[in-house]
Amino acid sequence: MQQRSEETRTRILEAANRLFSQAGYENTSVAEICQEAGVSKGALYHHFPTKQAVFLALLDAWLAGLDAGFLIARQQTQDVPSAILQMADLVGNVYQTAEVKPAILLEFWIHALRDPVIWQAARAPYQRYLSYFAELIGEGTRQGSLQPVDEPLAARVLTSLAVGLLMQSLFGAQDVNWQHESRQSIQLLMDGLLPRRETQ
Amino acid sequence: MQQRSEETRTRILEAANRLFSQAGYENTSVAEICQEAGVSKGALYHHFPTKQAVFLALLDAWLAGLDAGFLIARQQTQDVPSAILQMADLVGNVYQTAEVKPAILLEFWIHALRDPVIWQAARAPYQRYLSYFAELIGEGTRQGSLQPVDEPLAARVLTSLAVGLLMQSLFGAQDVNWQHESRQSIQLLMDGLLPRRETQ
DNA sequence: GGCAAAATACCGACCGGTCGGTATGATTAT
DNA sequence: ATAATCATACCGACCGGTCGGTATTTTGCC
Repeated sequence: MQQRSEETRTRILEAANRLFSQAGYENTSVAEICQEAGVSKGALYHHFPTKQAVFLALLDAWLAGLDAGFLIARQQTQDVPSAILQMADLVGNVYQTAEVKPAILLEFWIHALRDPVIWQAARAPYQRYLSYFAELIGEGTRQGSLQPVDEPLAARVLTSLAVGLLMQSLFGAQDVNWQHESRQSIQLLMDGLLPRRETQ
Repeated sequence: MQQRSEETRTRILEAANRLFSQAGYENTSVAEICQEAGVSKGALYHHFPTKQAVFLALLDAWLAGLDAGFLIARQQTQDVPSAILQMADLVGNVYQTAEVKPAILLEFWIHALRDPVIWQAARAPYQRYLSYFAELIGEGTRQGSLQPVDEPLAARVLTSLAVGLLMQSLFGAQDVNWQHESRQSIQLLMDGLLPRRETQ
C-alpha cells in the first residue's frame, strides 16, 4: 500500500519544515526530525537518500506554492498594478499562515549560496520570477497603468522589496502589521517619494 | 606588551570573518578558525570565551562600520534625497569591498532569530537605523524635497530595499552591477512607478 | 640597567557528546 | 512469498570546549 508510505513521507516533511524553521538546518538533527514525525530513522532514510534531500523537497514544495499563488493573483486581476498588489498580499500572507514558516526561507537562501545543488534548484525559479515580473511591468506600461521604466530593474526592485519585507518581518517588531505593510510598501513604491514634478 | 595580543585577536577575527562568510557559522569549526589565523586553540579561547563571542565581535565591528558610513554620508550632503542616495552607495559599496563579505550579513540575520544574545545585539542598532531613516525622511518633507508620507513606513521600505538588494546581490547574476543597482533602485522608489497624475 | 617574580599570552592533546549515515532484521501489504 | 516499508543498534568522524603546562611580556625592586 502506498498510502501509508505517502503519509510517512508527508509527516517527515512537515516535521522537518517545523524544525528547520525553528532551529535551522544545521541545528536540526535527523534524529530530531524522526522523533517529531513519529517515525524511525530507517523510515526517513527509506524515503530520502540524505538529510539534504529532505531540505530540497521542502524547497521544491515552497516554490511550487509560490508559483501557484502568482498564477492565481494574475488571473484574479485585470490591470497590472492590481496584480502586483495582489501578489504583495500573497507575500503578506506568508506571515500569517502557520503553514510555511518564513524563517525557512532564510535557510533556503543561505544554503543556496553554499550548496551547488540547492543553488541550482533555487536559481532557476528565481530567474523565472524576475522575468515574469519584468514582463508584467512591461504589460502595465503598454496598458498605460504604469509609466515607462527599466523593466528588469523595476522587477528587481519589486523583488527586493518583497525579500526585504520578509526579512524585516522576521526580525522586526510585532507591533507592525506586516500583512498590510507589504501592500502599503508597494503602494508607496508606485506613488514615489519625490514631490510631483518632472524630476528626470 | 599588548601589541602581540591585539594582533592575535585581529587575526582571529579576520579568519573568522572569512570562514563564516564562506561556509557559515555552524560549518566553520573553531579548529579551522585557528588554523586559518595561524593560532592555537588555546589562544582563541584566551581572547574569546566562546565561539559565539567571536561571532558577536564581528557583528559589533560591522555595525560600527555601518554607523560611521551613515554619519559620513549625511555630513557630505545637503538635501535629504542626496543623503539617501549616498547611503545607497554605501550599501552598494559593500558588494565591492572584499573587506566585509556580504554573506556574513545573512549569518548575522539568521542567528539573530535564534540566539537571544545575538538578537539583542542586532535589534537595538536596527531600531536605531529605522528611527534615523524616519527622521531623515521627515526632514526631507519639511525641506520640501520629499513629499509627505508615513515616515516609519517609508523608513521600513527603504530598509527593505537595501536588504533585498543585498540578498539578491548574493544570489543574483554577475551581469548586474549591484554597485549602481542600489542607487538606481532608490531613484526608482523616489520617482515612483505610476504615471504622473494624482493617485491619492 | 639588570634580574627575579608575577602576569599575561599561548600551545596542543584530550574529552564527552553529537551527528549523519549504515547494516540488519522485523513487520506489513499484496 | 516477496517486495516495500519501517525499527533498532551501531559506527566512525567531528566538534566545542577544557586543562595542564610553556613561552613571552610586564612589573617591582635594587
